[in-house]
Amino acid sequence: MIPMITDLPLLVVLSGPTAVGKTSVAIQLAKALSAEIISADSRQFFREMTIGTACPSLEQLSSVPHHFIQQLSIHDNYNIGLYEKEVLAKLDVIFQKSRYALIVGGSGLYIRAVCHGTDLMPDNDPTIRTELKLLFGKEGIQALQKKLKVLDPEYYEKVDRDNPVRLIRALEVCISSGSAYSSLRKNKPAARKFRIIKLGLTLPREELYRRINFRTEEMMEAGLLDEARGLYPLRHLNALNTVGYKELFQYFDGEISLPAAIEMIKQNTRHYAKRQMTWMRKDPQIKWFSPEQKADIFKLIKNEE
RNA sequence: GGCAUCGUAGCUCAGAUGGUAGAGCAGAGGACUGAAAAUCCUUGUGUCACUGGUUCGAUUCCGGUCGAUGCCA
Repeated sequence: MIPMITDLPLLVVLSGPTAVGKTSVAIQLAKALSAEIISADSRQFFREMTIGTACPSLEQLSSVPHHFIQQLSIHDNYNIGLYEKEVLAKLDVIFQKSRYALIVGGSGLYIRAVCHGTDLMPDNDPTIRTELKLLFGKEGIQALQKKLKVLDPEYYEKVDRDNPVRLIRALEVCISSGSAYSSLRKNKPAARKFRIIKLGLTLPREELYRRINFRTEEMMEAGLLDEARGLYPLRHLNALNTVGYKELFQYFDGEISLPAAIEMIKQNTRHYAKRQMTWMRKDPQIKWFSPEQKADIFKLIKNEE
C-alpha cells in the first residue's frame, strides 16, 4: 500500500540570520517535539572553532541530541555534496525514532542541499583547483574568463564573471567531468522521504544589529582572542576565512588595533546577516516569525499533521 | 587675546584659476549548486558652516560671524 502523504515524517527547517536567536528556539522546539537537531551552520562543523561561531553551550548540546556540530576538523575538506549525503543518512536514522527532525542554521546553501538537493557533480580533484588558483594569481580573472568561454559558453553568459570563486568552480567541474558545468546543472528538486516545513526567524534590522554588537562583545569576554591566537598559525585554511577570526588575525599582523578589529567583526557580521536575509527572502516557502513567537511556531507545526 | 590652518554626503577626505560637486568606507538592494560566516555585483543632491560684498552668476574670490585644531602670548 502506498503511504498517505501524512505518513511521511516531517523535517522542520529553522533558519534566519546570525544572532537572531535560532539556537534557543530550536532547543525548545526540539524538546516539545522530541526531535533531534541537525546543524546547518557551516562553521559550527569545526571543533577548533567554538566561541567565534557561537556554538551552542555544553548544556544546550546535552539537553537535546545534536548532529553536525564540531564533527570536523578545520583541516578536513568538506562541501555541500558530502553534507547532503550525510544528513540524509542521519535523517533516516532519526526518523526511525521520531516523527520529527529539526534542521537549524544560517547556511542557506547547506539547507538548500538537504531540502532541494544538489546535482551530482564529479568529485573534485584538488590539483585542478590549485592549478586554476595559480592561473588566477598569475594572469588574473581574464584568464579564467577566457577558459570558461571555451569550455562552457552557456555558463559564461550567465555567471558573474568578476567572481573568481564561481569561475574556478565551473572550470574545475568542466575539466574533471569533461562536460560543460551548465549541462550538469539540472536544478530539479530531489525526491525526499519526508515532508518539509520551513520556518524563518527574523527581527527588525536595528534590533538584529544590536544583538550582533552585543554578541560580539560577549564572544570577546568569553575568550575569542585566545581562541583566535591559537588558530593564527593555521589562518590559511579555508575554515578560518571566517568572521570573528580573520579580523583578529589582522590585529595579530599589526595591521589594525584591537578595538578596530572588534568593530570590524561587528560590521562584517552585519554584512553577513544581510547576505543571509537576501538569500532567505528569495524562498517563498519560508514562514517568518519573531524569536518570541514560539507558541505560534509550535502551533503551525502541529497543524501540519 | 594674537597669528595660522581648516569647516564639502552618516564618517574620512578630493575638487573646481567663479558656471550649484566626487571618491573610499558606512548604509541600502541584489546574485550565488561541492570555498557559502566564502565570493561577487549595483547604488552617492549634499542649504559645499553662517552672513554680507564683488559678479550676469559664488560652494569656489573678498570681509565679518560662529565652530574646530595648532602655535604664540
